[in-house]
Amino acid sequence: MARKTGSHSEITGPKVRAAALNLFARHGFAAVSMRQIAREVGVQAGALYLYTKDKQSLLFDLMRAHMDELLATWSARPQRATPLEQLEDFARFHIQFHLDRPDAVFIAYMELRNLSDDNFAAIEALRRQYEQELEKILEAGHAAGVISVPDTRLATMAVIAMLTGVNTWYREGGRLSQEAVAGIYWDMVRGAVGA
Amino acid sequence: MARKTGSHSEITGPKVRAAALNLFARHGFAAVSMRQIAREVGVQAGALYLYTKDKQSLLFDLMRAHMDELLATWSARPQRATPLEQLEDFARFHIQFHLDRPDAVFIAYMELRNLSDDNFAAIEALRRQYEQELEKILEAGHAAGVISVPDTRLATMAVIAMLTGVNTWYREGGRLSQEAVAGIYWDMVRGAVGA
DNA sequence: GTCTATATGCTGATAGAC
DNA sequence: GTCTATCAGCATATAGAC
Repeated sequence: MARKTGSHSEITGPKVRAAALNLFARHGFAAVSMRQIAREVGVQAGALYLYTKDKQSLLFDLMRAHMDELLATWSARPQRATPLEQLEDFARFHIQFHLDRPDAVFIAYMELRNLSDDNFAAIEALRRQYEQELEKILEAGHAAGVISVPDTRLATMAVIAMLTGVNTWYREGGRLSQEAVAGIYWDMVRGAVGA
Repeated sequence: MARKTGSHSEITGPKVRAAALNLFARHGFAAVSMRQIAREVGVQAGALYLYTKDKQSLLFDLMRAHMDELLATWSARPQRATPLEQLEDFARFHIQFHLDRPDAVFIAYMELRNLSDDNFAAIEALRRQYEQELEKILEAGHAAGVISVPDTRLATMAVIAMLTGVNTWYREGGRLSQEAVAGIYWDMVRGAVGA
């Protein structure tokens, strides 16, 4: 039987992270107080410290969880055979994954400067790892002669920036579905890398 | 003769804006205190209010000045004849202008949520105006049959995101000059819009 | 034009009662 | 597990001396 009061660590913990994610995305890490988070969760400020060491850890945990999920979800996908198929999969996956998590994406990009040095290095390493998933595909495509880019590193950064940019303007219920947007962007990616 | 002490409004005002620009870019608007800005300038915190109404106005003035300069500089350039030439000019201009002002660009993208509602609307209108400069070019190219995009609005957003992304990785003194980077990105833009 | 002094309120984090 | 009470410090902004 679930208790009505008393032990709530299994439910309050996730609620704290969800509230922090939402508030950090809306107002920015530095502008959000622990009291605001507590109010959103429905507990007193002091109670938050049962679920997080401090405010910095709260931010870091959110960002690491996001990057871990990004890498794990990509790696778990079935991999198609040719570099061009893999590039298409990457483009569609990137757009869908990022549109599904606008708050986490926003935080992952905007709050890097609010991480401590150690935490920043850890997140940057994960981001690097993700970029290299795309760079590997572009290099394979280049070696196979099916794409044509003067610089795979620059092409990697250009493609990721272009795809992530969808998050800045896409709104649910607009004139285009996620799939339609992904299709159009895949066309533009293919053109950009000369495929 | 210039006075050594006393009236400094012509020099202190710009120094306040320069210090705020630098600190906001490094730490974020919400994380920077008026005392920090004052320390950087070399005055007491109270003296800042001779040069700005409040902290919000300081942020807004920086962002509006940046957007005004962006639009004015683009408009002042000699305009070439064909849509493809104009698109190349836009790509090269965008990269150069943004790489020359990393702090202002960073603030213009990251601190939108810290603007009051009215100030946000004003900055968004200027941003819209700049996007439409590119959209006009893409529409002209589409009408002339020299580019091929399924959706000019999406292509506009994709190209701008791709070009602005250079600011996230470019470092002075790296392996590529600004001109080399601009050349490579122009190739990718051309490919993305099917030119 | 710049200073000191101050108002009013919020900050992150901890201690200890229940 | 959550609460109240509290610490020590910093926030923005203003008033008034010089």
